[in-house]
Amino acid sequence: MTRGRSPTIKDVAKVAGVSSATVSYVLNDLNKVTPEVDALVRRVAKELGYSRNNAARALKTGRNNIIGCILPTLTSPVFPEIAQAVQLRAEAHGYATLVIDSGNAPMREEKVVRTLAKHGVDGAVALLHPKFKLADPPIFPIVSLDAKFPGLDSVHADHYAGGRLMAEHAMALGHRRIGMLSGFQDLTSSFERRQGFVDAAAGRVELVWEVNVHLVPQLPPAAVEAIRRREVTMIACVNDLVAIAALSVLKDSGMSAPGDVSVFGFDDMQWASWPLIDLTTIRQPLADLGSRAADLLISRLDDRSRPVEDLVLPVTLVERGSTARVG
Amino acid sequence: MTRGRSPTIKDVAKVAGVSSATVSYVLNDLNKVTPEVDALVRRVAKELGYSRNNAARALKTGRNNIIGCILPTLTSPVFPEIAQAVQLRAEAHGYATLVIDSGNAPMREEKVVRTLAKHGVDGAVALLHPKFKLADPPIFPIVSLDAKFPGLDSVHADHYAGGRLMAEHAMALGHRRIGMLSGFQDLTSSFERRQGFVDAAAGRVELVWEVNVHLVPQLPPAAVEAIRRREVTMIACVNDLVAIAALSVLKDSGMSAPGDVSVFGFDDMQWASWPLIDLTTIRQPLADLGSRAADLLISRLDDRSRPVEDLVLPVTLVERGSTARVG
DNA sequence: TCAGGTCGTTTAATCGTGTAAATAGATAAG
DNA sequence: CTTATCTATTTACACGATTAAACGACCTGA
Repeated sequence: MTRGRSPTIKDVAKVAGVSSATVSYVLNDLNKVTPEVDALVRRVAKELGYSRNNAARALKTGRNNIIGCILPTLTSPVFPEIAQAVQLRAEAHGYATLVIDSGNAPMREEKVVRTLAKHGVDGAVALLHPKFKLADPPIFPIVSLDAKFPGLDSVHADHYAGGRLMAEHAMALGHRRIGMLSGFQDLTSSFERRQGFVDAAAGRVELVWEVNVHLVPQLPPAAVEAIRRREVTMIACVNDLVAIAALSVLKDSGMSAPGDVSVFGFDDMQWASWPLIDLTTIRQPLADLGSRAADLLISRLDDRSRPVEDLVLPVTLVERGSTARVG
Repeated sequence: MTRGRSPTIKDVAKVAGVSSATVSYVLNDLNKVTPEVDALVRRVAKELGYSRNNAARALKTGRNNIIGCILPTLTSPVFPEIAQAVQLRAEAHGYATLVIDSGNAPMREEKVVRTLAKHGVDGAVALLHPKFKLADPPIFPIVSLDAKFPGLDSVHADHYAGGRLMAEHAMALGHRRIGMLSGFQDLTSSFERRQGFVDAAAGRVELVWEVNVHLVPQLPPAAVEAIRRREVTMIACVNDLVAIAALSVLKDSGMSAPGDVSVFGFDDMQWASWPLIDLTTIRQPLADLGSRAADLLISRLDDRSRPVEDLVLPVTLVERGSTARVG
């Protein structure tokens, strides 16, 4: 009985004494057969160790039960958390997940989409650069992560509210002179975080200096100089990675947080809570982000005509040791 | 001409005025056709935007051009670097990569393998717990990462040499009283690292205390107490994550590295070089590990009868600010 | 008793490729 | 000029599943 091949639907049919169509109906839960036959087929299938050939099914139905997950990079503390959640939820729906990093370049994003298409994904969850040009017609449905995207479903944290929250907490701690390490404003989330902060702080806080930085743990010289001028009581950072870079500069310069200056992050990535870092930050629910995006994508796959949906998740303040009251 | 469907091999054949077999031969580079026909077919295929249906090919050939990459978790600084390399190399060979985390539990590993099989991967690169039970016959070829595994191809760093290197450098710096945070010895790499260290240090260094810890950035009470006893001049750690945990404990206890005690890591994960952490460590070539494993897997897919291969990659010392000369 | 309806099952076509075997066309050999 | 030998191309089937349509058995009501 143990042939080289793994058993097919026909093998199951033969052993169970029914037609292959019947087996297919049973295994797809179409409720078209009598309970006895149903039970028989399932028993035989299990006995033979049958497992459906996904390629054949994909060929016939046009659906591969694979989704893609496009992220700027995996070597960052933030994105793997999202990827993990996407994968988990997709698996629960019977989908496998192809995680790909786009290397942070908008041009590569389009190539990555084609790569995914070549491998036959049914759709994808993607953190896209706003300059990304959507193919027309779209090759497959995409759910945009982290920012609204015209024409796409999206899931993202409430960056604007997060920015406001930062400003409000800073003021509650008595800070009036603040320096800002903001991300480049072409990235939607960076823009909104800054906007929220500026709006809430308007007239009540002096933004002494501001430097646009890349979202990596190294700061450009302009930022280093600004920090060393010691003109502010708090540095508000566009995200945790940048905040860590700021902490590093402080240490190198013989200053410390929160003694000499408070440092405020954004994201609450996993390592923000390490005692060595211990960063006050705005938490965005990374895992939720991923699983909601997966849900959205899969419901889109089931109904392509549903109107575009935009899901905004709330952020919260996480107070740790890098900030202190001033005054 | 723009129908809803994407063009098939038959569409190409019709437009080019040849049979579908000819198109197939051309597109698979089988060198069976005249140069003119070859050129014609390629041109038409490009014009129509033809792209091969992977499901159909997989159905016919039994190969899906997908490999799996099984890692204990993605939310760690070490593993994503490996995953990225595997993916990159696999893509170069025309394979997509399904990255899956096994959640650190040997039982889940077997389930994950079945999941991958269900989705039709041709093989996988996997960091396996030694207790992992290989299915017999194996469902698909696996390359073992980080440790030799009976019956499997493998790629791993020279953990033993790394352990020796640690001991030698420690002695060169004058350390004679050392505490050790070793991993649990059922994990091959942890075992070998410790063994290398112990062998090289034998008779010349006093191992004042040793605590087995999990490979996470939190230490058990026994380890915390040991550190606080201040009996040693150096703490040798099984990996960087544990070293960071040790640094945290030092900070909480009002001590610092390397002033009060030196701290030595292993891995050289990305963040070990952050100024806030600045960890002396043994570097294993994570990206190489991934790409060599991918190469090995793919060559195995092409020749199942090749003898099992075991690839050992060299490690190097990276000296940073967490260690100092003593004496 | 028989037409019509219901329900469970089977028959058979199909998805897009790959590839062994058949075929035709050209070339070489006798 | 015929026959054998290649070679470029086509024909035709298989891969394993899904699913519309055909079928047959059973039931119901006039």
